[in-house]
Amino acid sequence: MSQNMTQPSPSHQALIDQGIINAPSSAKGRLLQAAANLFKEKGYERTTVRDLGKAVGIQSGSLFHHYPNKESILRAVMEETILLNTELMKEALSQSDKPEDKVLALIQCELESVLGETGAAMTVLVYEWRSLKEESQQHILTLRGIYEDLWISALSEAKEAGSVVIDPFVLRRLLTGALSWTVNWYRQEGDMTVDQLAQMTLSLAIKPA
Amino acid sequence: MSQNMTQPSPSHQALIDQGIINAPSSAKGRLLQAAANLFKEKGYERTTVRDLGKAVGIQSGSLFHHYPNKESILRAVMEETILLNTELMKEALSQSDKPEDKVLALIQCELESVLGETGAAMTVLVYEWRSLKEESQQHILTLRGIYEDLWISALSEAKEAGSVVIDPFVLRRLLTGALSWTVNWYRQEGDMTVDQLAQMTLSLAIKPA
DNA sequence: GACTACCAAGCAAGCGCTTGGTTTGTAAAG
DNA sequence: CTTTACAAACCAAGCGCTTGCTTGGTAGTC
Repeated sequence: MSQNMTQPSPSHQALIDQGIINAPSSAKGRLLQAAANLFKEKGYERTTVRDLGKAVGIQSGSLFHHYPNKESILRAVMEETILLNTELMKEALSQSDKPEDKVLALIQCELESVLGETGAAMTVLVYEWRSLKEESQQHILTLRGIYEDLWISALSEAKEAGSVVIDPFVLRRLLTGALSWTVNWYRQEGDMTVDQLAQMTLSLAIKPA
Repeated sequence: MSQNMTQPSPSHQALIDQGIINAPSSAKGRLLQAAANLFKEKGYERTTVRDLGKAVGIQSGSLFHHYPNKESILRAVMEETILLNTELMKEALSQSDKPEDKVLALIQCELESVLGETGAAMTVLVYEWRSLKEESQQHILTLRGIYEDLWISALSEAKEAGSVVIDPFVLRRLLTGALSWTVNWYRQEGDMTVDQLAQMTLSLAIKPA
């Protein structure tokens, strides 16, 4: 398939250096990327360990040298993508000042996560959590909590500034659905850029002061 | 379990009388209801025919007296719920006049579909279509097209009236995500009614004229 | 010479679905 | 009112296949 030529962002590289997530070029990294794509396209349950093995060019049994079972592969996909995107969001937030700018930055960031390179993993994170066993669900939920807190504080600031009228928690949840759903219809090839889509979404979320 | 005491709406009864959908009290109807619940909770793939049999109190093999295979059960769940909800939306639309009222009616209707009695089936319709084979996907897509047309015309009217600012197609897709996602967080027991949630969503979609 | 990464083969369990036969509901025939 | 006929609804058993995962062994590397 096509090789990824883009450089990882500073935040991304930092997480790799700390050993928190696997480099995309490593054996584990390529497995997780392939797994994310398969899980997104076919769903976790319909993806067999033989599919996973074929995608990275090894026997299905060899997968269990890297991960103890299939579920832990799903868990790793989810864990890495939520950790990475939390960092990316922090980075984006640090470059914004006004509440409305912060909200736009978050919308842009989440859209890029969902529609860009990490899109497959993000989609899996959103739609396949039922396939995790209880313990793993709790673990992912904790990590997601940190991510969601960033959203809630930005939206709360915007509400205090008067540009958001409804409850920030409700707004965030409506936005979660709206943004994650884009994966089912938005196409890069079309004549609407991701930034334009982010602007449109912002126009729904906030009213000009 | 608890018995459903509410009367089906006129539109619902009409579809039953025409033989288009199964009565909830019939054998097939109870199977489809149980299937919708299981498919929603565990996902289609994780639900076995033995689960389905147990849920309606028959042997798994006996299911195939009613449906030729497992996939056709999923297809029937989807087909019935999209047909029913299209009728319910038409009914709701006929009682509205102004464009903004129509949009509110559609939002209320879809929220009630997703969060009410047909909620399980609606969730399955939205999240499990990958599990249908190509042919069935096309069939459901056609039925969904009729449903979506109702939305697009209402939003287009609202745009011409000046209360919607972004492209109706984009708005509809953002709303699709936002509304269907409610199933993952909204709880009837909370202190926000479905109507209140509908009003909040409306306040995002349209700006007061 | 120990360690990592892998292969080749296959096992036990669970899957969707089939089969042959039994019960149950219904309605005409006696 | 009973008997007979028949189809629809269901059961008990299990077949053939796929699944996630295990096992015992091998090639390459430091």
